[in-house]
Amino acid sequence: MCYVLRVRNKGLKGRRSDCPVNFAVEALGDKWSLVILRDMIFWGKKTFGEFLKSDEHIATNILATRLEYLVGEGLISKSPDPGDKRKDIYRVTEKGIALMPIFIEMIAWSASDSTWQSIATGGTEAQIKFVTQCVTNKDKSKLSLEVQKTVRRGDSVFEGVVR
Amino acid sequence: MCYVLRVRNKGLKGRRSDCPVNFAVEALGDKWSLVILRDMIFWGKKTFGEFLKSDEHIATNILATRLEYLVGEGLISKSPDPGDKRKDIYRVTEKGIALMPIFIEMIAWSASDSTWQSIATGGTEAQIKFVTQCVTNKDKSKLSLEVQKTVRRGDSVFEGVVR
DNA sequence: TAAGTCACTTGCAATATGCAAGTAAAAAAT
DNA sequence: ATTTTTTACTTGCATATTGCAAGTGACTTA
Repeated sequence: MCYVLRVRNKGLKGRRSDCPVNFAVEALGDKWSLVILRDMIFWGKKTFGEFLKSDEHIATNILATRLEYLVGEGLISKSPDPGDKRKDIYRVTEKGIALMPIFIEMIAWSASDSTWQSIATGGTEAQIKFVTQCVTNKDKSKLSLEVQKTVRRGDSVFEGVVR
Repeated sequence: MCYVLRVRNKGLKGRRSDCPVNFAVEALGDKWSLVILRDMIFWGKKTFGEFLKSDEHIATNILATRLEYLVGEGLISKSPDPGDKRKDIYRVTEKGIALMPIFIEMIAWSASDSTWQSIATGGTEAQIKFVTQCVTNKDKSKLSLEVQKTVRRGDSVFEGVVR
């Protein structure tokens, strides 16, 4: 970060501005953070190896740095797997769980887009039902609260992890 | 894009997957697109020069490529200024206006975050009121619809552009 | 007609992302 | 007990994106 920026950023803790939109963009505006959190919230993924298996094919070095970043941001936590000393268990924190309304609105926006509709291949019944709820539900806060409860008790929206 | 990816992406139009979360991440997951759209929706900015004046200090070349990208994605439109042949007028399209619920939830998430609270400097009364509504309003769809109506008639949430 | 304004472009440096191959520790198989 | 496999990474290098600073040409204003 250059000198001018450091001076300008006094009190902003390295941020470009104090705008709440910009704050979210700086925290989440990369190509992987939300995809990893999606895997945790919707697919119950918890370990490095499970994250590697997503459709988007993240590289191992990128995954390592992104997980470290998300832990640092307080969006997820990392703890050793008691049953297997090679593994670590990553869990979504309350700060991460609080992203649920954003996920729901992102899903609603994509699902309403004709380009997405043209590439979407249907998915499971549960997936279709959830996406439909994101688009059509009047009270989305209710849907959000349901999912947050699910995640808090250690479950995920679509349960089982794809192997 | 490598060979393997091109083969894997058959039918996905260059996307990494057909997941709606990933679709939104690929479309909006960079450091500038949402900031530019924010300037249009909230501050009524319409020209290249106005976008340059944001707190986040975007570089001219980045702004040029991002505007071109957003036009290509159909999120904004570009048309010549009838009164000044040097200028172009950028306007938010319906696809861009449809992002409003995402903006509201991002604002709500940031405003609820202790780190953001520690860097936030208050802002105008209108700003504080809007952020409060994002956080506390039960029916956020109503707030969203209001803002969308405002943008559609060519106005913006906080009206005047900062000069 | 000269001096600004405006929306860019260009060149180059820094950072982020991506691929492929490796490594050490632990677990599982033999 | 030893080998093989699994797991979570790291390392080296290539490419892509972002960022700064200095132009440039079309147009407007004084």
